[in-house]
Amino acid sequence: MSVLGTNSKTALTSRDIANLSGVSQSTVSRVLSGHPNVSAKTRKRVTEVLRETGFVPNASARAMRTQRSRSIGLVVSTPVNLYAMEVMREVHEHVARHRLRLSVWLADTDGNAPDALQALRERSVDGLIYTSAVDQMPELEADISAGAPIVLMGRTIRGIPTDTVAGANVQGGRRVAEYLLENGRRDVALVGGRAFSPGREIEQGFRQRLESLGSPLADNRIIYGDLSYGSGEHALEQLWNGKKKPDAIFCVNDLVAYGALDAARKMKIRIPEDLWVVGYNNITMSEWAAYDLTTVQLPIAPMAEISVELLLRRIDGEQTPTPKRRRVEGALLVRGSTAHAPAAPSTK
Amino acid sequence: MSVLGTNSKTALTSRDIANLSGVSQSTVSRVLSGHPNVSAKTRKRVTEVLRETGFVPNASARAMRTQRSRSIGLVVSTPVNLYAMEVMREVHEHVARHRLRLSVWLADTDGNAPDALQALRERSVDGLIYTSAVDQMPELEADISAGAPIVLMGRTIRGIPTDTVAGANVQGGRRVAEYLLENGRRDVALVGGRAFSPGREIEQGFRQRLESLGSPLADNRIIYGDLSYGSGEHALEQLWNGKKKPDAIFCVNDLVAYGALDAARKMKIRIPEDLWVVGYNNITMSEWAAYDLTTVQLPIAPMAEISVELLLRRIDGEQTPTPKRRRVEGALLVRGSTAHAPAAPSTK
DNA sequence: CTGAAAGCGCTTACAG
DNA sequence: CTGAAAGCGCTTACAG
Repeated sequence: MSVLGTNSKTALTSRDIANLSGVSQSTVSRVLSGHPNVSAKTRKRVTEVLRETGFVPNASARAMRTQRSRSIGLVVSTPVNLYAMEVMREVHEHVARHRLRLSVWLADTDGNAPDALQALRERSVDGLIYTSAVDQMPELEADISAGAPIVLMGRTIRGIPTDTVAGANVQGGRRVAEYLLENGRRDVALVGGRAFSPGREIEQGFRQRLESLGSPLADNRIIYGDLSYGSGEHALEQLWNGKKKPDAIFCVNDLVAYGALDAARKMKIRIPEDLWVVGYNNITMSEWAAYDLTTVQLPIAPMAEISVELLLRRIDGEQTPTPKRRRVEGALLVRGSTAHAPAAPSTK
Repeated sequence: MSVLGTNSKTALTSRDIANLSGVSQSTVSRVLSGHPNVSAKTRKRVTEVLRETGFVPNASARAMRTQRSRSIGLVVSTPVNLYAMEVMREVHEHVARHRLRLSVWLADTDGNAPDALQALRERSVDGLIYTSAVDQMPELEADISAGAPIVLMGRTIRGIPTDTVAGANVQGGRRVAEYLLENGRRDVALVGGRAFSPGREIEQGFRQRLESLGSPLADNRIIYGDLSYGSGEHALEQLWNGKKKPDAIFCVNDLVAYGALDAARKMKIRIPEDLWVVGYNNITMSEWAAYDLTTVQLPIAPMAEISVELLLRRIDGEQTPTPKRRRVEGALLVRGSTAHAPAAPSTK
């Protein structure tokens, strides 16, 4: 079964198969690739030898000839990030469907992953999906401008001409503003982050809609952080230290909301009686009873699918005058962190 | 800066650099690899051209010549798995330290990842770290027996001669048994899983120690599941439906414990007053106030480091008569899910 | 110290 | 339908 031999030293080549089958190496290659110009009889004989030996062609040799590694890279951000895990799962699925391999780089805290760009340059991967880009990444921008096959997923960079697949975040922020005001919230706060594009977009939609509904967000009702769990804890403590407490907090991602909810738990703030909390992304844990978080769904599966499709087209050399920018909408899911009784109980 | 040219069509080769520098292609190669046989003057001239052009050598060509892809593969299991994310982070770090790339495969629910083995056979990766192996994986076992460079991390397979790096699970199970009995628990239950080796080992240590302390585990005090969040919920409900309730539940991983804790939350069972819950692994979330879970630490960082080291040695052809089997110990961390007051409050 | 040359293992025109 | 040959872009003896 295994082709690795007793010692990894004995790897077969297509020439060995040729000798064993009594045909030329070219013919073996044709059989392997399913090329039509092979007689049924020859094909059968070679196929038999292939099966017996368990031969597997060498990927580097193929890559060198074809100029394709059949591998793509994914850059995800680093900390305990359940969002990243779900992104990986979905991207992996679509990549595997195209019979490609997936290499992964964990970006540093600034969202940077120079090794991934290096791998692209040395042709170890055919393209990259970036899920952690921030503004001001000169290296990345230079490669993109030079036509490198890179897709941004869930992130945008101002003024950079790449294909982008992201959530409809402005709209998501708007939707939350409407929901909170329509349900009687009078003093809402935002826990955001300016370093990442989704954070900025959500904030924009949220602010605009609050304003248009006549309840503009006061300056002391916005707290910016690094979008970590700890930043959510910290934001809640800070808001609760003021003399007037907000009656709702909107966190621009679920992880931050968990931090806020856990801080509330420690401070004996009752959810949702004393305070409503809303998140963004709807990662799996948000459904769990510990958080039971009202949140805006970020449809990762379709985003992953579209990202892979766009990337493959770029790799195949499709030239588009203007980069494609797709936005994927998600619904607001109401759960126990805002409704007085859970509106969407876990029915698992 | 970018070497990708305007159109990805213009990738330079070392021959181009040779022409631009007025030396042979061999010399360019020597400069790139830092070979000593290059005069200072020549080296300087070539280095300058290299810098100006931003040349990056082609990885496939190098791999073909050197028979090394400089890439290793990691197989992790699929569902919402924070453990997997932490494993990835640590392995990625050590892999990057050795200037290697990391390819990732998400295994199916049975822990299988045929694509990873295929990548190894076609030499796309130099070796694999498996974190999701179960017994009965004929393909994997065949390749291992044939000498393929594969390390099992956090898993063992009976009778298979590979390097293995795992937690000291029998000991961990023992430790929990002692802790519970020494702290007055009289009726403890185990939520386990037989499909995975850590589950079996933890169970073994736990049972043995309970027995040696005079409180053997009754048959109706063991519930087996698939080690998912849902299996924890389900186990708790089942245990609580009996006429006599246990006063402590030991879950063989943290994710299962979260399920149990959330089921308890819904059923208004007070933790720890009515029930103690203990987990295993100590993933990041276990420290969060929502769960505040007493658990046995699984030291992923050292496990990842050792796994990478062992794998690289195997790849470098080190022949060991007997496979190396390392066990890494972790401490029991007492938190609020068992102590009446948290013994180790989050001091963040 | 330097260059010409072989060769890693494939794919793919080209000739028959 | 089949084979001999070129060539992908490197590394590394080998000869000088």
